[in-house]
Amino acid sequence: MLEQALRTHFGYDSFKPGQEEIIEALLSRQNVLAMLPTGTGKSLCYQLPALVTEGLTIVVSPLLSLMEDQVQQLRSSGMKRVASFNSFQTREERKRTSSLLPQLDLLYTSPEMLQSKWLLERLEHVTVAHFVVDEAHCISHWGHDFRADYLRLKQVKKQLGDPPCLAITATATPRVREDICEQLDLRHRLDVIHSVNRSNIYLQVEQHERTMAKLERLSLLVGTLQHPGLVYVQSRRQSEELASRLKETHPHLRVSHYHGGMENADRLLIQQQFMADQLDLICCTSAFGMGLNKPDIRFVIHYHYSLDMASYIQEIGRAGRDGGPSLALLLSTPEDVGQAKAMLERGRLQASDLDWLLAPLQEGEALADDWFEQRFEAFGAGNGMWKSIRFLLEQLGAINEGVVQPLDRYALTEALAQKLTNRYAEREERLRAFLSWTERTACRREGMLRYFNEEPLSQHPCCDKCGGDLTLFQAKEKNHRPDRFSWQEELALLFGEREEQRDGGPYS
DNA sequence: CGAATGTATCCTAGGATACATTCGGTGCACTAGT
Repeated sequence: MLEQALRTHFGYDSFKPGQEEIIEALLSRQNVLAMLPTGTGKSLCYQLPALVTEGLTIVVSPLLSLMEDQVQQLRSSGMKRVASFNSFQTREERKRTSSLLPQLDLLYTSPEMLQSKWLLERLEHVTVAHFVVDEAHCISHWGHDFRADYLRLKQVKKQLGDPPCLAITATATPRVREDICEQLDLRHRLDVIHSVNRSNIYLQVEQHERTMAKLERLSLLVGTLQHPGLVYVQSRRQSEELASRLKETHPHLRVSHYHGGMENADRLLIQQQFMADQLDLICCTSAFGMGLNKPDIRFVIHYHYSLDMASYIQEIGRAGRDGGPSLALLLSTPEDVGQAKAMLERGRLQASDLDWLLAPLQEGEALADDWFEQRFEAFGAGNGMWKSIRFLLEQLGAINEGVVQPLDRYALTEALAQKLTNRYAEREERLRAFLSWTERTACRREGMLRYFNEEPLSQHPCCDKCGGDLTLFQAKEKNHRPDRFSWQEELALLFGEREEQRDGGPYS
């Protein structure tokens, strides 16, 4: 019966590993925590149930671009009872969508939008069949820092009658999985956890003495490796500078940059050019890549340290979706350690800062919606930190329905400082663990898998510690056919002459 | 931690130098005036 639906709605004959299990659990009204490797059809796990069940499936997605992509994709394949609800749409469009709710199968929206009373009231009059959190690791990675509305999803879910919930992601450490379940209150659930290992990605770390040497190494690699590829850097400015530098030194390469400070239109353009094979290389910050579904990325180079193993795996996991041999390389210098640590320190609040920030709170005062935002701006702390503090204060009972409760100021600051201290300590521990992985003398894959509580496995080629050679990834054979060759055969094929220089093309 | 920017000081006056300060990533939603 499920296969029938799979065939009629999606045109596939059989399920990929994990899919059927997840779908059956959802249909029997069970909660599910799922970790499936990228490219194994995660979205089908909730799209199919949404189509065969009465009621609305709500999908919480972290990025507007992802929502719009998915909706467009579904619509173009004939599924019309699908919509998104976010700030991308006009007020009128949103009104229209809300009036159509009872007839919809799928609604994509953001955690922030689900805080809108207006929307919630309308959702309460609809039968919600499933509550889905896509890219669920964001709950843990972003929820505690600058998107606190991720932590309010538990309440939203409850308000919607506690429908069966699916939290799905490609990469979550055991600790993050625990956090996801806690934040979504996922009890009595099925866990479908597949390995994070990507056997076609070769792992290497190189320590260089000086920045100059690191840059020269990068330049050399970029000129010889098979494309397309990504270079992850620490800052926005660096992504721009590095891109323009590489453009100069490698005029035949089509290079661009990408970061969160760019105009939406530019970001979209770069992403589309990359997808359409009009770019060979993108120098980017961590803003680039989520939801990116390009199958043939051949290398991901880190020009700085990631702040934790999970982020690193997310980023390198964008390589080799086609199963073809791909390279994950981290280039570092001793001074990069300090910069990574500084990144964590940034915006760290001390007890005295909390004293200042909370000083004006008066018992019984009804706070304006933007009170925290204003206060944090006056303090000089940008982005969404205020959301996190406000959330914690609500949790501690200091604020209820926007009204300041009777408070023991000293005890409150203490409790808050303690929570923040714990959070900072966790982040430091995650960075420490990642740094020690980069300094490993034994197999890197083994270290990575152990971090995910997985049993190590041996494979060849594996990583620089197991003996390997980057010449294997040098450009030459253009038409590799991953479906027809094993990993070993591919590598054998890769041995040979370099790819000819190609013509320039349209690039920014 | 280190790179970039800002400020003070030198003293035939604007350009060099030294020291101090700031900043560095990830996204949603929204305003108000056209």
